[in-house]
Amino acid sequence: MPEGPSLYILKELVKDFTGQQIVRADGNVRAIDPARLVGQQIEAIHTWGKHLLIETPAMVVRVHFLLFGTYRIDEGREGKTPRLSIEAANGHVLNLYACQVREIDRATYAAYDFSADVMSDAWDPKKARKKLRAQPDMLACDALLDQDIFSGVGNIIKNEVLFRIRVHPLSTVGALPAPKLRLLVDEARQYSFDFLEWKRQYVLKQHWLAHAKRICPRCQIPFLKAKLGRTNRRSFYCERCQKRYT
DNA sequence: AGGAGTGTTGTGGT
DNA sequence: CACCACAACACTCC
Repeated sequence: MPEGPSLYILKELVKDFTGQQIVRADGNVRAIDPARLVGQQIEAIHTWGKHLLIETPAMVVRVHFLLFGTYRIDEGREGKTPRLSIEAANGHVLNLYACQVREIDRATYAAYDFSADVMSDAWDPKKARKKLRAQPDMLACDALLDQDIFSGVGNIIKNEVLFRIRVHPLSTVGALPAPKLRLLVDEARQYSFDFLEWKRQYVLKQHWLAHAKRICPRCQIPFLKAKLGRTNRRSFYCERCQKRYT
């Protein structure tokens, strides 16, 4: 579930909840009292990267699906209790499972910077490049996973982007030639929208060129697989095709 | 059956 | 204080 494009799909699916009154809210959530949502009107539902934000007059709820979170709309999962279940006055039901639910304060809500969200209309590649230039020692594999720079990018997108632009995950951001840095930023968004379309068609996995792959599709030599960087996440990469800039 | 993984946060040590 | 390593959380699939 977790990467940005999946949240984008969810945002579309919950459009009908906006403006609705919440007539029931419950679940096994501990961090908030769902009863506080009952009677509230849903003023807006936004996504920011991997966050789902539900705004009501009384509280703003932030949902993060982490690694295992799922959702169902207008149905439940057999034998599973939702973390949070919300029923709207129009009869639609949003069930959220195995996710992290938090209340955020108004100031935090107001401070969300949508120009950092690769899926957002407000996405600002220039700002992203500026943030990258400010951290020249950062590794390319860590940079793509930095949610303050590329909100919504996850490990799959990371691996696919680096393969597409032929950059080794251990390259430092500061060593990338300007056109490569630009490409990194542009492909982070472009691949995210490709991901979105493939996800919609249920053909995402078959389009992976690097992630979880064993052989480089360009030169046929084995991929290297290693947990790299500060983030220590799986990287799949080709030592021949992907240049290491240092 | 055990382990790994589309993710993040908190804690405790150096 | 900065940086780290690691645990915790929670679920499905191989």
